[in-house]
Amino acid sequence: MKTNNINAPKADDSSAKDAKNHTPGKSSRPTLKDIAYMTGLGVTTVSRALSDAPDIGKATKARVRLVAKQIGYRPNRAGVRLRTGKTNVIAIILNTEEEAMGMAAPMVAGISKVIGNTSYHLVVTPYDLDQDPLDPVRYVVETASADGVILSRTMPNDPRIRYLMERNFPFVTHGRTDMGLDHAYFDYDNEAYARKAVAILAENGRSQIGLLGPPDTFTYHRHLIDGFRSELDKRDLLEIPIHGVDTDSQLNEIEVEILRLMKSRHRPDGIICASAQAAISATAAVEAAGYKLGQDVDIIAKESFELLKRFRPELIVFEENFHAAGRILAETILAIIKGDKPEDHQNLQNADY
Amino acid sequence: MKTNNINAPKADDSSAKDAKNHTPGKSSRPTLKDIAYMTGLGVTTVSRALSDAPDIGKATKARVRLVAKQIGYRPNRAGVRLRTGKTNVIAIILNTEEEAMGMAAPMVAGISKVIGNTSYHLVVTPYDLDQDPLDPVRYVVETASADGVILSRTMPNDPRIRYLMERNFPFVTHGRTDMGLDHAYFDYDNEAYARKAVAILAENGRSQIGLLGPPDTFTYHRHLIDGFRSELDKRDLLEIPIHGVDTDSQLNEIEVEILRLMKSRHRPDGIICASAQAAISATAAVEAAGYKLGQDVDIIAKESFELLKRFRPELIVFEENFHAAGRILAETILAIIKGDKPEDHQNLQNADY
DNA sequence: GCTTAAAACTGAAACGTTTCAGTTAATTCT
DNA sequence: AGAATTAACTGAAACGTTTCAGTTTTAAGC
Repeated sequence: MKTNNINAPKADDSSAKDAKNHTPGKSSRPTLKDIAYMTGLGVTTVSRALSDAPDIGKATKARVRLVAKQIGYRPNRAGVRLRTGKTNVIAIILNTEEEAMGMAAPMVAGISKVIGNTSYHLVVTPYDLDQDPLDPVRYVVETASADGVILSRTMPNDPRIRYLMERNFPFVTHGRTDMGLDHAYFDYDNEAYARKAVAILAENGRSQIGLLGPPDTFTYHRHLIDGFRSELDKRDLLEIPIHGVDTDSQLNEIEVEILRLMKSRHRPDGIICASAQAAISATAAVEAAGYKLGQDVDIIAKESFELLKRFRPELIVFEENFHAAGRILAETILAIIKGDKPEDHQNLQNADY
Repeated sequence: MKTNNINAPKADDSSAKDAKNHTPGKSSRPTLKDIAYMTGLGVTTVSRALSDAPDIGKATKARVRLVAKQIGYRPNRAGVRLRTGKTNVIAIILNTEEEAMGMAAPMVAGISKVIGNTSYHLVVTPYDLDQDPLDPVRYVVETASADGVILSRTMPNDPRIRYLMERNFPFVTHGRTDMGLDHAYFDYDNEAYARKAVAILAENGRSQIGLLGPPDTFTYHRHLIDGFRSELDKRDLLEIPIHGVDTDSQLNEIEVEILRLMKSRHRPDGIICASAQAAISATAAVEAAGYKLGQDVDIIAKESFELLKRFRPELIVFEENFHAAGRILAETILAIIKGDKPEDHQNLQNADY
């Protein structure tokens, strides 16, 4: 039944142009060829009409668009991608260890929200902690599997950023770098967070303060330290160093370390945490040591959901809105892909109490 | 400089077959044509060699594979997809507000872990709560943008499942349906969870028990209720109905409702929660009403992450491992795509205390 | 009335892959 | 030795799109 036109279209006297060589009844989804057949136009014209090219008549455009809508035409992504190289994909590169996923979830939600209204798809490109973080980036670039990339866990001297900039591949980072290179980023103002946190603790009469930050490989580790120390110095308060654990540590490791600290001679009376999970562990440790939150010790943290306040009303909590971060990251990467200058997309979210 | 061979290859006396019409110095990534050129073979042969077809010589296969590896050949996904229709994509359809609510995060991590070692990509297809949940499914199917789909928030009579089965499009659900249709799923045994939870409460001497479950649109709402009621009946305990809020409610709504309940004449002395967030709100409410957890009231919950025990050691918590769920869902969808029978992939994770 | 220009449209080629339908060369059978 | 079989390889077409380089038609210029 299927009229396969394998025969040479050379010596065929097919009746007029509108017949062409088209098999109308195809059951699969509509293509440009179908629209061309139905409108009696050439497939070039249809393509150009749909992309609103200037050399197609107004009436024709309208007609083509009507037919396209009627039959539910959707451009074939593979066709477009093969021809143009444009993937209509943005890749988010995620560390998939569970510890790190806490903040990724609302971020992905935010990103999705934005690109849901575009022609873009979001693909999650995972990597393990024991893998070179450059691997997934290389993969995306080498296989050209996305038009743009979103990165997190940014480091002061980040080979991924250098790699991407050298090949000028569109990207945004969640977090800044310190390489003297201008790129698009979105970051939470951790320096301000640390400063404000110290100030609040000081106002509460605290004077021996510990900072439970991220691994020192990340840029915002420095930001936190800087804000922390400068405010500490300004107020002549004492830093109680917290060693060996960070926000990437297992929760019970954190608990053990803070417990040890609380039992030592120089226990802190204030702890600033860089993540909600860390704050929970810290709280557990403080209480395990027999101290009372809000009385003997204050703990400050930031989080994306309103959980901590329910956890312990005595906690002092800032909001770091990852959903908003995701939205901005998405808007940014779209803009960069469209050709915007990266230096026009450097955003800092201020740290609000 | 670029030797564009636009000229007809007709009247060209190019030296021997191995020359063909190939521009070797291309800067972009290697294709089959490049390998063909380098090995002196035809592109058909190279293609078949790489896919280990039976009609290619052993030696040739080895040679082709060597060259391919050397030059870092990666098949062009768009080419494959256009030709074969295979996308090498699996789509996960996520409600983006639920996403923000946490269970999706470890699940995505689990899925990623599995498909990270395959040629598949994971694309996140979002939808809003006010949208028809069928929309994103239709989108994926109509645009053939994935080879398989992972669904959650499964309903007893789920139009999405009917839609997918009618078109026999590969899919797995997180959660079961009740339509008399056999499809692949992974589910947590919520019925057992509820039963065991009641049993534990009974052993603790509790006798008036509330269940804070998911919206009644979801299948597992019934599972929970069934397990809950049957065990309640068996032990002749009293159900305290919890109305108007569920695990999808805003946390403070839950808090308000539980608070109201705790202040009423028939307050529960045991509460079973279907999610960690709900348990946190419930706890906050119980305490706000002036009761002591583990003394006046027991709260039971399940979670993926070990937070609740730190939140309140008095909480009774089951583990529902979403990371494992993600891994199994991924393995399942891959198997289904490969052609496995759906009825061989129906998994129930048992509810462990 | 002739040339020019502009407007509207179009065929063919190309992107990288797989598959159909062969072709060539080597081997086996009789 | 010739026919038949098998093993190994291959050109061309096709998937759906965009773009290059025209072509045709109509209008304008003088």
